[in-house]
Amino acid sequence: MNYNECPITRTLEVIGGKWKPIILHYLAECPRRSGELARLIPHASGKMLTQQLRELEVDRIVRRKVYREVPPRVEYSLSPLGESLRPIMIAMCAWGDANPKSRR
Amino acid sequence: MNYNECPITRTLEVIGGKWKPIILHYLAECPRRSGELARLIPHASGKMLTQQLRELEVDRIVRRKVYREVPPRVEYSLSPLGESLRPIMIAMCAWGDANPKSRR
DNA sequence: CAGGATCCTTATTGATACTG
DNA sequence: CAGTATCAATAAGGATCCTG
Repeated sequence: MNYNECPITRTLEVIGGKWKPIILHYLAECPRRSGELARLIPHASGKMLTQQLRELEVDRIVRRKVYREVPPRVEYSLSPLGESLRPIMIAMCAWGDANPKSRR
Repeated sequence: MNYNECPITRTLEVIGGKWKPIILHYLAECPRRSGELARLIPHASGKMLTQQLRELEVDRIVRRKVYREVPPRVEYSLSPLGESLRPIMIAMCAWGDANPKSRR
């Protein structure tokens, strides 16, 4: 994962993971529980989701809040740094909306 | 590469490749030759670069122009559809500039 | 120079079983 | 429920050789 030195490189280090933009998209809507994200992103295995969430946590993009209850409840949300990624998410969503798959 | 149905998914299909955002970043500056891109993105092997360029070409993001000369010359540039990705590239560059690696 | 084809080595990922 | 650990399958990647 060692790219070169153009500025986009830094951004890709943080949101370049396979599922990270999608996770961030759903967290940008509202805080979400683990199982909730798993249901929203069914193509990613649970292992992948927790792995990507851990990396986002390490990069201070995502905040992880554990409620000490039984059964356990964990809620993920965007940190302020994560919020600063919103313009990117918005631009990506806008392009996806404007250019659906059907285009040939 | 089968994600789910949020709009970002479509965008990721097109620019989600490991080297695609960086390639697009350099093509957004100006048209580039193959060897030029290889020098700009030294961490990607030639095989990877051509592979990613082919996919971008198939998705009509990038235009490939062959000059029938000896030695051969091939120039890549953004198509109009590729140009429409600019806002995403700009947002990603801006974030990378504002949040360099040194941040802890 | 650009890039296709091949072989082979690593990295990612998925499935399963298990813990607090 | 949320998450870890392990192992097997698969995909991505690099090195090399070759062609127009």
